[in-house]
Amino acid sequence: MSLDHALLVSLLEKPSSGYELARRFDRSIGYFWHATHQQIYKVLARMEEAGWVAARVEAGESAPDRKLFSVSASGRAELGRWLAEPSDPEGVRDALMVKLRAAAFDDPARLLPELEHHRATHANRLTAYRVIESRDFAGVLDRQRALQYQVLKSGIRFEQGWLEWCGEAIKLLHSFEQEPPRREKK
Amino acid sequence: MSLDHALLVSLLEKPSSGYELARRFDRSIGYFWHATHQQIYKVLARMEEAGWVAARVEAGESAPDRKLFSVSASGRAELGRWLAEPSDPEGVRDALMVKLRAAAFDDPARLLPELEHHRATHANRLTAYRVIESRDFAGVLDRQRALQYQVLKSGIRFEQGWLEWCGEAIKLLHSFEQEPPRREKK
DNA sequence: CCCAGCATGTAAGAGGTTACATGATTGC
DNA sequence: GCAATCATGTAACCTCTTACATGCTGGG
Repeated sequence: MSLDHALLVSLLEKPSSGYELARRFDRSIGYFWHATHQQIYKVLARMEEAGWVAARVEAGESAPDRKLFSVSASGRAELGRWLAEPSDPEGVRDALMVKLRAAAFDDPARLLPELEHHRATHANRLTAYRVIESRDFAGVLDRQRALQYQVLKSGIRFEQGWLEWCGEAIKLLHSFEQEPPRREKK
Repeated sequence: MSLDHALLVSLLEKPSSGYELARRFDRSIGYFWHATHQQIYKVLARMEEAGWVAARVEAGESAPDRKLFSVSASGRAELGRWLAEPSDPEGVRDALMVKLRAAAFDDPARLLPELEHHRATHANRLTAYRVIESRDFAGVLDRQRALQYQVLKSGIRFEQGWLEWCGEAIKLLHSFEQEPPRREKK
């Protein structure tokens, strides 16, 4: 799996505690890979045992103690190994697509709120990405930033795609409204 | 979860055996929801016990017996319930994005074969979708077909997006090649 | 005083993957 | 004879989600 590798990359970009990682996975990193704190702590423990990361406890005076993790040489090696390992593009698995097909056997209009909700969510994400884009990726970028930007660009591209698609789907469902429903409810 | 619901929709579209469903999930349906036969048999067994589907054994003379599943009234009701249930857009989880960020800590050129492979895969999928599009969705469509087409359109849109993005990413990695590598290998 | 946030975990259960297992038929 | 396809499953393992558990600090 590659939550391991996502964490290694995150730790290379900035050594952090599990809690910090979890927060980053709720925000920037979470835009391309999601994980909960429970998962993160477990994987960190496993990687520490494997020697991929090393922990240094930092005593907090007014704050709780935190375990700062950094990537070891062997962790870096593992990441390099994984990088060269070929893999296939991930398959889609989207419940909304199933719902659209399911709508053919019910009143399609019942899907409208769901589609509006999706459209709003994608619009919000796109806005968030645009903010990050102009805040972090304006001007000349070094190699690392350029690669991060390319990742962000995929997010922007796909949110735009979703947005347009949701609009299309909503229009399609509205076009059904004049016709008689295939199956009456109530 | 919604493999249950994906199977219900599939069975509404056409009553089938587990084996048939598995094959369809390798092809058309698999483009928006993937499942293996092991999963499918397990879920079918569970749904049969729950009364959502009913099985009728069809004895084959020269072929093995097959259990034909159809959706019951309670299965239909469950699908309707799920349809109205609100849900959030699914989060992205793409290993390639992690690899791109990881490439900043290695020789980025090592990612090129992977990106080319992804580009080729997405190009193939797009071609497959286009074939389905002109074969099954040309001309005037009834409600069910129109909804299925809308699902296919999301696939087309996203494969196109991936294709363009892969091209961008490959160009970016090539632009690094003139510069000295951050970390020499061999 | 209570709630939000910091910080670290355990445990149970659902879902998903990979490997194994069986047995028949059709085509080369 | 052998491999591929049809057809149905079981078992072990890993991952992921959800709920629970603990303890400390700062602000209203």
